[in-house]
Amino acid sequence: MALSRLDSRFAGNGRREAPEPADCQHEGRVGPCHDCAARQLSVCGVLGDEGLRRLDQLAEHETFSARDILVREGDPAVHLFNITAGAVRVYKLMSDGRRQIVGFLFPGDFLGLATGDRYPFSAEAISAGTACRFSRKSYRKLLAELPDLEAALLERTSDELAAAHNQILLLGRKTAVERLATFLADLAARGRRAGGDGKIVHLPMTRAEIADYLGLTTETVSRVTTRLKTRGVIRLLTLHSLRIENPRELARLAGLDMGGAEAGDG
Amino acid sequence: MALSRLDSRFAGNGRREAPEPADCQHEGRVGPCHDCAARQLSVCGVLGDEGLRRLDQLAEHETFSARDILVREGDPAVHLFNITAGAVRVYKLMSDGRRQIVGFLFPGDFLGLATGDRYPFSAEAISAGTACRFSRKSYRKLLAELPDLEAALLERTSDELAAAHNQILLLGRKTAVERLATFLADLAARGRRAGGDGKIVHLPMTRAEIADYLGLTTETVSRVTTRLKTRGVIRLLTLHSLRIENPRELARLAGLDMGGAEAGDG
DNA sequence: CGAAATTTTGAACCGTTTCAACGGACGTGG
DNA sequence: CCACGTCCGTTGAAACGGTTCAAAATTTCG
Repeated sequence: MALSRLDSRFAGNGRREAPEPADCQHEGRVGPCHDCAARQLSVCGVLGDEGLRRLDQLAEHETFSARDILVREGDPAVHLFNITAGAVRVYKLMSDGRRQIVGFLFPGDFLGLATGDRYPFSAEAISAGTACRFSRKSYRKLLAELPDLEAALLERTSDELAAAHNQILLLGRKTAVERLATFLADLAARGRRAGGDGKIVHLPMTRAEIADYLGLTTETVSRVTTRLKTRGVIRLLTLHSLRIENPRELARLAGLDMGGAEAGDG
Repeated sequence: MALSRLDSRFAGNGRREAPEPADCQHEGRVGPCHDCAARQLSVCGVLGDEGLRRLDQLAEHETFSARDILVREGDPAVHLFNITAGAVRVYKLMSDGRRQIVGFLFPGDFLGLATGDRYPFSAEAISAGTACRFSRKSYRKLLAELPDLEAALLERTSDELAAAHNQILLLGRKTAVERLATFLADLAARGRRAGGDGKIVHLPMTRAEIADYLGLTTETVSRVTTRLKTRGVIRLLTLHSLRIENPRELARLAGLDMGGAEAGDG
């Protein structure tokens, strides 16, 4: 019911307004596949020229359009993706249509990296974009020859696991305001890591998608957004981008543990 | 507030009624550390005698008592544990005392395997038990020499990630009945994997701990348990063990996706 | 055995959901 | 260029599931 465009699989069928991937300028190595393999793995350092070349050979550069389905829950996990442009949502469905989005992917993120024989989730493009696609099989074979790469992936998977635990805390114990505040603070931090100022947050997803990520309803997301706006914590620039006016208050509302002592605001 | 016995750190101070770990009988190799290193990793096959011996040298066998704290959130992640007996809860706290249990550990489970520089959660023993403790540093060094072992750990971490995603679905979208049913079904499946019949489920944790795992309150867990009992789905043997009388109904209540068609009950 | 902790049950309360209606943005076609 | 339909977002009112508060029953443990 909920899945639209089930037929438009992620093949070579994406040909619309796909943004071009940012080039990787590390140490003179430039190009889309160096970009996805090296820079985004944060392993430019550990991979030699030989390793990079091998990775390039395995990669297929693909474009996708909004609503293209990249992987479907239960399908054999044959591919591994590195998103280089656009946004993707990763989700699970219950038989009666209830949906839980387990994560959003942005440039630099992996899809299908740590998984068993079959994908345990589905992934659908939110916007048009690009990705490097690898065969998991050959990728694993390459991994066996590049232990440093494997260690980097283990670390990356650890980060994913920690993020999942944070989401479990959010869904299990936080209020609606805390959830949205956490979400916005996380997006801001991400934007900062990607080189932004951490004040302007872009929201490529719909309110319904935010709701399905935060375990809420569209209406509650809308109401809470309004409340944050009224309190002067955020300011909506458009429906899909906002500015954080009061980062400290946002962090406070997010219930950031702050370790114990510092940042006592009152 | 919520942390009791913060002082009783996990050193050599556990000396009470610790059950002895089950021996590993794989291919004639017997002993506590073979047990934790090899059998529980499910890598008896991939590790040669040499690898097993090396692992043994790294392991310290430890006992713990109920309420001993094994790791604390924010502490440097210097150790890695393999639980060989007893039960452990892994949890995160918010500054105001709200607690979210992110998982329960039973014999065979790892603690601190996939983590960064610092533990992103705390872990406290629910009951007395034993564990193999490794230094993460030397463990990682050994991993570098045993690529098969590293691959096995990556797979294990993938399973953990998939379990976390299931918990996210549970917390984000399931009702109280579905949550408890899912929890019991999971414990039953786990018991089956450990050699049990999958009908008798042991609950070493309190109702409050179940509640903090399922994102509910103690009262709700109690009420829902009563409802399942009244409906004849389960039968309480003691407060901490029960028998699943109607596994099909339990699975239905758990909202098991069942892929799409079969098991249509009505 | 007695005190403390845990579990169960009841009743009132509340945050979020549900249901419903409205408004705005966008794309299509006249 | 505007009319129209659709999708998305916002807002309001009522309903509900789970929480909170309170107290009794049961279990655990010193």
